[in-house]
Amino acid sequence: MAKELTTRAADYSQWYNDLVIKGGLADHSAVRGCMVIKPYGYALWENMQKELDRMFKETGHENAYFPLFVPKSLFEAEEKNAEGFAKECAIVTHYRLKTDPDNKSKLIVDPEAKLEEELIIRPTSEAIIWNTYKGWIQSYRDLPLLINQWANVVRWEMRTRLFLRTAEFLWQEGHTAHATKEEAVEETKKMLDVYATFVEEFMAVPVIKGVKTANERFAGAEDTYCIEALMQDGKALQAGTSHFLGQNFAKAFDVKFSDKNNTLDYVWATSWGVSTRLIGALIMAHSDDQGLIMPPKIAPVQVVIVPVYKGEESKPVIDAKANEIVKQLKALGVSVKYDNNDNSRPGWKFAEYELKGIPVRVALGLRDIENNVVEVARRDTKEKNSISIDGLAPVIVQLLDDIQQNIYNRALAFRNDRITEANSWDEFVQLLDEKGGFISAHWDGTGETEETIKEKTKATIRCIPLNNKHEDGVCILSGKPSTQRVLFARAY
RNA sequence: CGGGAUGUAGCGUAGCCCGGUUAUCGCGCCUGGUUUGGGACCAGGAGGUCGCAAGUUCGAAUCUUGCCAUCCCGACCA
Repeated sequence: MAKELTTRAADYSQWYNDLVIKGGLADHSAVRGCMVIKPYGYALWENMQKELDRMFKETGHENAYFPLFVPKSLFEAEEKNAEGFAKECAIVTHYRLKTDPDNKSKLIVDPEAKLEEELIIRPTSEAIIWNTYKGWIQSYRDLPLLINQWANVVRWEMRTRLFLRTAEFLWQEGHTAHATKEEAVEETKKMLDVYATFVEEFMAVPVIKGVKTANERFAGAEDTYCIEALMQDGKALQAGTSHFLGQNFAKAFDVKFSDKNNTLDYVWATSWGVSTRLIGALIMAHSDDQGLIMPPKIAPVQVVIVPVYKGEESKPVIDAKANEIVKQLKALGVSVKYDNNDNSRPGWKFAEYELKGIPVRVALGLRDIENNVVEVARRDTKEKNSISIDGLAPVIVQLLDDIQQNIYNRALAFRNDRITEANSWDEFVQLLDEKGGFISAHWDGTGETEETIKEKTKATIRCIPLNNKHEDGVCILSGKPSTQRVLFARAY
C-alpha cells in the first residue's frame, strides 16, 4: 500500500524515476522512448506554458502553428542543421496500410503507396518555417517577424529518460526574422533573459546564462546562448537555448527584404526553445526523499485541505468550515483542493500529498474548530503550525510566497556552493569526482582541448558565462594561455 | 545501436534451475460494518492472454528461438 520511494542516496536515477511515476506526472507508453504525460504532470506543463506564453506575448510575439511533416528537400536545405539532426530523424515513407493477404487480421504497409518524397517528422521546425517566411517577407515593413509555436517534436534518441530525454517531447520554438544583425542578437539575448526569469522566478531554479562553445553550438547557428541549471546529484542540465542564426537560414531558403533604400538583403534570424525537459529540472532541483516539491507559482494545486473526522456527526461541521476556507482562498486566487474523500484516512493523504509535492497542507478537525485554528504544514520544510482560522487566507498566500522564496534560496545556495575554481588538472579531476557541480577553469579556447577533456572526464563545457570576468591564466589541460574561465560539468 | 539485467492481477512478489491438479502471498480494488490528528481494522468477494509470437512435448509460467518494452553501463545526442 505504501508507495516506497528509492532514496536519493541509494540510487539517484531510480529516485527520479520513482518520483515521476509514483508522483503521477507521467508513465511509460507502449512506444519505445515515448511517455504519457498524466493529468497531474500535464497540469504542471500547462501552468508553465501559461506563464511563458504570457511573457512571449509581452515581448511582442504571436503564436502560429506549422506542420509536423517536413519534406526531405526542405529539411536538407540548411546543410549544417540537416546534418546535425540526420541521425535522429523519424521518416514517413508510405501513406497507406492494407490487409495482409496471408493473414486477414493483420495490416501491412502497402508497397504501392510509397511517397514520391519522404517526409521528415520535425526534430525542430526551422526548415518548414523558413520556407514559409520566404512568402511572408518582402520589405523591411514586414520586419521584425516574431513568431512562436507550441508543438511536439521527435528525435529518435537511443537512450531515453522520462522528461529529460524522450523520443517525442513537447516544447515551444520561437522563430524570428530581423532587418539587422544587431536587432537579431538583441532578440536572442532578450529571449534568453525571458527564459532565465521564468525558470528562476516561477520554477525557483537558479540558472547561469552563458554562451556555448563551437562544439556545443546548435547546428546551423552562429551563436547559441543557454541557461544552465544544477541538479542535486551535481550534474548540470541545459534548461533552455536561444540561438542567433545569422543569415544562414535566410540564405538557405532565400528570404530577402528590401530596405528603405530599396536594396535587397537577407534577413537575420533567431530561434529559441524550452521543453518538457524543464519538468525534469524542476524535479531534480527541489524534490526530496519523501517526494516531489512543487514551486507554489506553478504548482497544479497550491493548497490541499484534509479533514480529520471524528464520528459521523462531525462531517457536516468540518465540511462547512473547510468549504468556507476554500472560498476564501479561491477569492485570493489560490488553487485549492478539499479532499473529503472518506475512503482514505488522513495519514494516507498526508503521505500522498507530500509525494505529489503540494506546497501547503491544511488539516482540519473538530479539535481545531473548537479552538478556531487549523494545522498548516509546508512541504518544503515539513514544518507544522497551528494557525487561527480568522484571516487564514492571507496568511497562506504569504506562506506560499515564503515557500517559493525558500526553495529558490535553497537551490541557489546549493548551486553556488558547487561552483568551484580549479587551477590544475589534478584538482579539476578530483573536484569532478568528489564534489561535482560546475567547475570554473581556464581553457585554451580550442575544440581539441575541449574534446580531450570530455574523453578523459566526461565533463563538457556547459557555457562561457555572460559578462564573464577576464583574467589571464593557463589552460587546465594544455597549459596554453587563456583569458577567461569557463564552466565545466558532467551533464544530463 | 553494443553489453548486462528484468517482465507472473492496478502495484510489489513466490513458483522457473529439475515441465505435471484449480498459479502463491501481501497491498490495492468491490460489498457490508467499525473507524479517522502520519500510509486503520474485521468479514465476505471479484480480478490472470504468466510481456508477445512461434517451436519442442501427451502436457509449457517453467525448455528453445524470435520479437516488444523497461532499467543499468557504453557509444551517440543542441
